[in-house]
Parts: sequence; C-alpha cells; structure tokens
Amino acid sequence: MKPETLGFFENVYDVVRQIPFGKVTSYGAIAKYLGAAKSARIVGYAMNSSHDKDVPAHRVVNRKGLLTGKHHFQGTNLMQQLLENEGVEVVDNQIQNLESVYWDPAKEL
DNA sequence: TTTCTGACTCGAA
DNA sequence: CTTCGAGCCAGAA
Repeated sequence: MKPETLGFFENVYDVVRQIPFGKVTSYGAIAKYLGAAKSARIVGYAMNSSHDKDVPAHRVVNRKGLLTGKHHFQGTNLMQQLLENEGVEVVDNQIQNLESVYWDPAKEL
C-alpha cells in the first residue's frame, strides 16, 4: 500500500479498525500516531465520513473520554450502549475508568 | 474557484 | 481558576 497516496481518512480508518474489543482511543492519539498530532479534528471529521466504512467509530472518543460524537449515531444512546456492550463503563456520555480501557496506537503499535 | 465548517487538542494569557 | 486562538484535511455550497 502507499499511504502517501491515500487520503488522511484511509490512514485513520486503518488504525481505528485495529482497536481491540473493549478498548477505546482518542482522536489525538490516532492523529499523533499518523504523524499529524495537530490533526485531531481531521480524525473526527474522518469518523463523520466513516459511515459507509467498516469502522468502529464508537471506540473513538475525545481525550477526556467524553462521547462527543454520540449525536452522530443512530438514536440517543447507541454509542454508549455499544461501548457498554464491550465492557466499557459509560456514565453521562463519559467513559469511566478510562485508563483501564484506553488503547494508545502509538504505544501498542 | 473561494469560503466555511466540523466527532479535537494544547499552550498562553 | 477560565477563556481564546491556532493548526490540520476534506467535502459541500
């Protein structure tokens, strides 16, 4: 593959797809892993377009573990339920015990 | 073609 | 303690 020729989005999707079951990561962590630490927004925007892709967008949250993108999912609490279904404790749109379920691509990959 | 906006993050004041 | 601006990319109007 030639990542340079692919859009930034494709790189984002590849990383997100590698997030283990029951784990979550942040937009900034993905951006940093891709070598564009200041492109966290782009990662989020990629998720917006990940609708047609096979990307577990519910495993991507902001740095604080807050489900900022839950409004983009169907229903009002689908994202939260998906996470809880994987064993992630979520309260009030925020992931509890974040450090225990946090998965940093820069460290794990 | 230009302009705008968006699921973010961090450092300064 | 809080608030603000800048940097990044893609797609729609």
